Amino acid sequence: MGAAPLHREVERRLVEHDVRYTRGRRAVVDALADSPGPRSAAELVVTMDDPVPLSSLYRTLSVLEESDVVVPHLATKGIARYELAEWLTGHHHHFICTSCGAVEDIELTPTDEEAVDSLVDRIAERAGYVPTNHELEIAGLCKECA
Amino acid sequence: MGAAPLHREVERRLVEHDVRYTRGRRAVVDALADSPGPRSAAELVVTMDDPVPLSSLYRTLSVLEESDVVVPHLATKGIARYELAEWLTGHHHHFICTSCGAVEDIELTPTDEEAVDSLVDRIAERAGYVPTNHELEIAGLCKECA
DNA sequence: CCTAGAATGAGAATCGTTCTCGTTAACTAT
DNA sequence: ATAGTTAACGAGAACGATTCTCATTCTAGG
Repeated sequence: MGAAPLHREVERRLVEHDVRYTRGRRAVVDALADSPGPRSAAELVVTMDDPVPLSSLYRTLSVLEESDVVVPHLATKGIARYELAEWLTGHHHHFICTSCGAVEDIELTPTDEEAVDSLVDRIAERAGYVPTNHELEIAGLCKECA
Repeated sequence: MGAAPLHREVERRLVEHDVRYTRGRRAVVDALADSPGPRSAAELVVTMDDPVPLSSLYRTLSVLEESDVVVPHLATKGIARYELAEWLTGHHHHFICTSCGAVEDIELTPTDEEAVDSLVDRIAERAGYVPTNHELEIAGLCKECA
């Protein structure tokens, strides 16, 4: 999704929730859109053109989360990382490096994603659940740490 | 696994790592074995017969984690919850109910687990990672909430 | 352009977790 | 069993990520 349509979608969603789509919030959405994976507040600050105070950044992330524009990713102990919600970026999975703590997105091939989907459906049906979402998290060593 | 064999297995593992299986560590393992799900440090304290200081409890959990006797579960923002490791309780995945928030273990059939394993290996190899662990989290509605 | 209410920035406060250090308990060899 | 050595423990301080407070600054609507 390009930047303009992204902002249009996000603005529509925020207006629905009676909050403004301000410059600071746009900047956070841009920073997340540029990230190849979930990013913590501290990580976001360094990637942004003009730095935002952490207190504002946390509040912005909280507002965006309430409107389901971003979702928190909590796999790394002690820090919350955020990414744009799936309805904005599409479905993907995560890889977590057990050595350096980096978190990266993993795109599956359509074939693999189909395999995961059917597996999830089968598993959930057998257990009596109604699945609405799923995520495969792979932990291990990233290229740098291997 | 009963309490006695559990303690025997844990002790063997700890001794391999040159750490002692003391009374306090036994108490934490017992508390986790009695828990129907992952427990945070604060939650563990209240369930234990004689309360352990938090500083000791955190150190104990850290020691147990280093020896792979317990693993952290980080689904709740800002709090780490621990459970006994898979080699003690069996490999499982998690289902999270989006309605009531319940977290339940999911056991896969050997066939399905093999399918997940090979899928994980294939995905990780393509991305250049060395996978050591994985978890499939399925979100949706549990039996009660469906 | 004015105004009311929302958003922001700076810093203090909070909360989970980790660190420090003096004390206590657990193995080892006698 | 006892003493000596060293790991483990307890208490509290310290730390880091996040949240809160409140005075100031934007923003949308009139």
